[in-house]
Amino acid sequence: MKSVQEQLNYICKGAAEIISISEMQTKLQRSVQTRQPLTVKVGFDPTAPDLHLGHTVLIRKMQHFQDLGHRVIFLIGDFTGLIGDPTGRSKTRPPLSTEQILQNAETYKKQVFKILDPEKTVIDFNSRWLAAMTSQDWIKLCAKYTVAAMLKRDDFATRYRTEQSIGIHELLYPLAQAYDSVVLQADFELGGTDQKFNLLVGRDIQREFGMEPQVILTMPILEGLDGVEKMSKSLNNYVGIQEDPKTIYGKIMSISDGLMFRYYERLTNLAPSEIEKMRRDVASEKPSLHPMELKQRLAEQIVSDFHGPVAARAAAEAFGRQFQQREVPEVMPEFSFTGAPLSLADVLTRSALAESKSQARRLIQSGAVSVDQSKVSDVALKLSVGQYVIRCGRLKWARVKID
RNA sequence: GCAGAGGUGGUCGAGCGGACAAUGGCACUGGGCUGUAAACCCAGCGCCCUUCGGGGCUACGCAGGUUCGAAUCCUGCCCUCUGCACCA
Repeated sequence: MKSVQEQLNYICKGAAEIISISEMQTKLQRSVQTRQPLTVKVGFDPTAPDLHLGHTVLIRKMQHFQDLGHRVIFLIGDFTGLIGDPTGRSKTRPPLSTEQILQNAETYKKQVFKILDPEKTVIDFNSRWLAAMTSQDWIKLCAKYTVAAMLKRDDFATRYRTEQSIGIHELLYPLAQAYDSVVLQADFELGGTDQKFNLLVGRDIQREFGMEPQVILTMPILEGLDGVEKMSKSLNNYVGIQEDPKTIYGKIMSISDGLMFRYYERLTNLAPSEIEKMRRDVASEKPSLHPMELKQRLAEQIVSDFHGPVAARAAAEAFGRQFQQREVPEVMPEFSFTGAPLSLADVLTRSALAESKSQARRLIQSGAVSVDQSKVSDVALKLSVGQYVIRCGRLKWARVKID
């Protein structure tokens, strides 16, 4: 087991905030002395088993704790999931069946174990104890917290101020999550900075139950591809770790330079000083590296994390051919239609390159469509019998055969 | 429960009897410039049809009504918020 100081350094790396450092030291010291591992709890939403890069920031930190020999619990919030989206944006979710939950858990495992050690990871579900609670239990739990304290949470405060609705059930979310920490006797709880409030409630409630409060560690939230919102599937600004190598590579290549550095910070193991050096270099009068090259490295590294170096190399090369040398991609959807001559607009719609015929027309008019590498401007163009390679926008291609 | 404010397109937010498929911002999509970067410029942005002139359909919380004509006026309902009341 590593020394307390070594552990501290490793744990702090990349963290946004830790509350509190001194309590953490106490816990680590005790752990080293008694040779007992600490319990580290991290909760995950059961309805989104599609992990993306944003989740990996946190999962990497879990990995650090595993490396140090602590006990990491991957907690699936299958019960809290019923309460609704903690950001308050979306409606209450329909309850998941046991089957679905188990299925989601399997999907989670498959993805999480690309990073975490399956041998060292405990997977648990909070319905195990939350579903068993009686009304009385809930009332007792609720009695341990106050509305005023609850309204300190930023999104509640904002919604209250801007006259948005706040369902009472939503107030139960932080309480339930906090109670998880009581049941699991968590020494640590990890989460994104957006979870800070909920994690803090965990401390308060543990104290109420006469326990030593957990130390909370927040990790920075990863911005989505737009560089503004947090990465999330519903905002469609994410990079899923299960996506194919070419897609991941391409998505990373489309981010802005500023975002690229932040991704370096949060998604690679490079030391902060090295990243700072790159940043200065790019900003200097005569950069030794083109920012695009740095981005290519980043993209390849990230693909490699989830698909291995061979696939990453291949993705990089395919990208170079398709976008930098403007070659036609080897693989694209193929369609076969009858009834020649067909209007180009029809073909675009039927091959799913455009959503409607009107949209197809608009795309043609705006110069987005090319047939066999030459741009088409005639909205009424008809295609006779033959084979064509059709491109619509930068990304969509189709090989179409017309009889 | 009483009183008041409000519910408009992906979002914010104008409009308050015809000229409204609905100003504007943002987001988004295409094009140009590039490094599939940013910034910037141009265009599009409900659905369908079009000989590209235009034509049709569906939309402003829901349901009715008044009117030649309603997002706009009236009635009822639903929802949100604020103040008061209630606070076991």
